[in-house]
Amino acid sequence: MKQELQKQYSPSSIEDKWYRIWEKKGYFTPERTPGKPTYTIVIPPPNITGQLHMGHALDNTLQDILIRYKRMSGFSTLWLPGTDHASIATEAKIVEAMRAEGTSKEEVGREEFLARAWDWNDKYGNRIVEQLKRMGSSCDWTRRRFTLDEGCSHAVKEVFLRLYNKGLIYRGERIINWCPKCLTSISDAEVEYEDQAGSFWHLRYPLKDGSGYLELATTRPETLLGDTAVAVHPDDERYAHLVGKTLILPLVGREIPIVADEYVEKDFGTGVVKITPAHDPNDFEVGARHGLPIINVLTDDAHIVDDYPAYAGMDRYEARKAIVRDLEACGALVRVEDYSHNVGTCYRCGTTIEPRVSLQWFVKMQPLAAPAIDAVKNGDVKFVPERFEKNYFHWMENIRDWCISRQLWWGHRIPAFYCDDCGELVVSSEDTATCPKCGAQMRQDPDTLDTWFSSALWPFSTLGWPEDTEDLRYFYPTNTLVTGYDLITFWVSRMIFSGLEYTGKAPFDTVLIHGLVRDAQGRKMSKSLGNGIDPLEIIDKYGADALRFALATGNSPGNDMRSSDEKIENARNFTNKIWNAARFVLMNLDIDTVELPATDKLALEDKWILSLYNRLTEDVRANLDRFELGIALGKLYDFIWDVFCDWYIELLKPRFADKGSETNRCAQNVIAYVLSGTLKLLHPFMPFITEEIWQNLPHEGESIMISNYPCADPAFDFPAEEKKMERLIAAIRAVRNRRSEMQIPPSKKAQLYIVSPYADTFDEQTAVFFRALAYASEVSFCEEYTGEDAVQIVTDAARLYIPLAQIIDFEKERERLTKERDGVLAEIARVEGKLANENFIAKAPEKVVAGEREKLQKYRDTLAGIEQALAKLK
RNA sequence: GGGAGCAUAGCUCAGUUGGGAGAGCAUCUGCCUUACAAGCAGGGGGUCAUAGGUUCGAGCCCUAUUGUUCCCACCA
Repeated sequence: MKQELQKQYSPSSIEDKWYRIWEKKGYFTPERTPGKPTYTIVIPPPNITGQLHMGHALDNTLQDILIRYKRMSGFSTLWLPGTDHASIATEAKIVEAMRAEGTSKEEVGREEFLARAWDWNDKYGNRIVEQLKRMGSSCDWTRRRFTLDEGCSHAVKEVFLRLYNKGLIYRGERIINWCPKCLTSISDAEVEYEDQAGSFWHLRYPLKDGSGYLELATTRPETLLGDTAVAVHPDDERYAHLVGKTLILPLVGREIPIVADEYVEKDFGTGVVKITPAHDPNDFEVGARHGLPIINVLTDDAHIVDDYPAYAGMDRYEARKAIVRDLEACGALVRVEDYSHNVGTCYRCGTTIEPRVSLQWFVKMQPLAAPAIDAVKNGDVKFVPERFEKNYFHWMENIRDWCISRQLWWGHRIPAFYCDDCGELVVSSEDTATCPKCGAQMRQDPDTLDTWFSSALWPFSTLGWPEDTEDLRYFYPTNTLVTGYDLITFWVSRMIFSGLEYTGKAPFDTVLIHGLVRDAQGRKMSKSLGNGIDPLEIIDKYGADALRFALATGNSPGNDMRSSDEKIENARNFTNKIWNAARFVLMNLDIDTVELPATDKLALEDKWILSLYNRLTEDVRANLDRFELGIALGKLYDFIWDVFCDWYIELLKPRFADKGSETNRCAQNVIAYVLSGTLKLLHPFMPFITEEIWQNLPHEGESIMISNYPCADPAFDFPAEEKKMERLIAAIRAVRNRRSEMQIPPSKKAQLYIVSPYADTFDEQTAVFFRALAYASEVSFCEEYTGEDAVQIVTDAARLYIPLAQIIDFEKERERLTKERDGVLAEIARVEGKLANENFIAKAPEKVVAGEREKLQKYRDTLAGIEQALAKLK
């Protein structure tokens, strides 16, 4: 069982091994044990085009911590993985690849294109999965799903049908966001706005009756071709007399009316707006209110249509130049000013979107949003941190109908069929349809659904919905949904209303939100900046545990974090620290099983470490239950490094030197017990190293990942021993501190005399600590120190003397002690002031008051010690 | 225009229910002390952005201000 460990931790040699064993043993796959509590997370499915980046790494680290914690806490635990077909992103990549080959999707046709897309999925869909495995993610791969697989497709059709039959899905001609490069509609959420420098062209349109001109300004002169009116505010006295009159549209010669509409801001520009219903969402609304014609002047790829021969075939920017030139020539251009405005761009390709009137499918959102708002308001779904509920409410309360049709091929094809003969429309889950009216073969809608339409069903489509499967009954609703704040509107909100509408239940009870991982300068990681840190490189170099530690430590929900080399190196150093602590323990272990000795056999330091370990257990569990993963990990770090390594191991060294003794056996059992328990506490955060060490320690069971997560045990509460160790540690520190200040080299051991009223703390038993940790050659206890001149060290519990008369500078000593005394006096004054305050005594909790009294006593004891030390100097 | 976050040591950030300001890195001093130099022991360094308020008590709660980042809206 026991083997010699290497001096430096080498993750690469063990990570793959353990992951294979865990997966082979089936630890990731839960049993559906009736009556057992369940805990379920569905993974945010990564895109099949994706490569693991730091965002995935963070997201999956947090999920794996929760999953492993719950699994070890007795839950039937399912982490359900899968991938997303990511219609627009994947299609864009394939189109790009085809262009490089000199072909196009139109050329090869739909069938061939889809074959290529599936090939793509076969080739790259696994890549991200393999990368998630390298992180240690304990997903149940036997349940792996894909948003475009048979089951998910079935769910999508079912939902479409239900919503259509309920009248919540409709087809209509609306103005939508159009990407002229991807050649598809996109939803409002998929538009990103950015500030762009542009111009503001002031134009004048002549009145038909020749009585003058109306001046207006525009940022998009090329849309003039589609103007069907000019609008002013109804209360604007400047133009009141003109409302109802007719203008002649320059260059085009079309007669257009002047209308009055509240949408116009009187104080902006000239207070006159040209109205282009086909190419601006607001103008579209105005047009609808006034019954204006809609004139489309742009093609799919944003070129001017043939109706305007002077500009036909020009793209929108060429046309802009040409039209401005022509306007100037005919005197319609008044002036041009520089103007910076927000422009909508496609979130996938960055192309400026073109608002466009077109026939699309929509989901009516209002009826779906209302219950989804309630679910969060009444606490069925909680956001962590809570403030993100505001984002959610704001989005949901102002929601607009969701454009779900996409002019793409890679995705769920819209299950609607048209009869070209009689115009009949049928929505059906079958693959073909014949017209119920005239019996003709119907044509399926060529469009596919927004990729988020299937993602919205992910928490239940993956469990078998709409069938009433055992998995669905057992694991649904799921528990925690872990994702970044950037996905609240895209995904989280849609899952909530979908779950409520189709399953009658909220799909999860908690949404744990995390921030973005930024680079060391706080910039977003992006391909174009080239500042991305590749998590796989970090795993290769430092190990998955180090990466996970770096991401989880100091991470607080909802806040962005930075990733830097220092952070990762620190994480690596921590893994090495654990490794070496374990190495030390193993070197000193000759027991085969661990059994804690009876309480009365335990040494002071054993009770102390057990007491602190016990509190750690309680704290870590509490923090994990509250999703304070960073805090939990911080406590583990502090315990392992500062308590376990720096003190407990050091305190045990004398006992380990005493081979074969009873106290040695006792020490072995306690340290093995505490180390083993601490590894369990740490396992969800750092699964590989904890497994490797745990397997080398005496242990029961096959794997740490299926062992029980430690619980606090009231039997291990030893407050008296904690106090004693605190006094000893304070004294040891004080000696070290003094010696360091006086530049006494560690090699110069010295006699140490201790005067203390705490005879049960400073005694022959604990003298060894001063020899091992405070450079004492010999330790003597006395009622009062009466020897030669000595270095004097004062704590609240003891006075310690190091007789090194030859190196003492009495003047300096006096100065130091006086300074110390002043400091203590100030503290005493402060605490006395507090305790003299009747309000404080009356209103502060007893515990706090008692704490202050205790402090005061300690300060007074310290003061007394310092006074005596000063007296000795005279 | 609306909303939110952040502002704490030189740098990057934690700080749980309000109860004596913390970590890592950097820096300085001394140590290769038999697990670890990827380490050990010690030191220096902070008016917790500013101004008010609530409270016996505020880094934490409230109000305002400044700076900064983000989200939403889109005034052509």
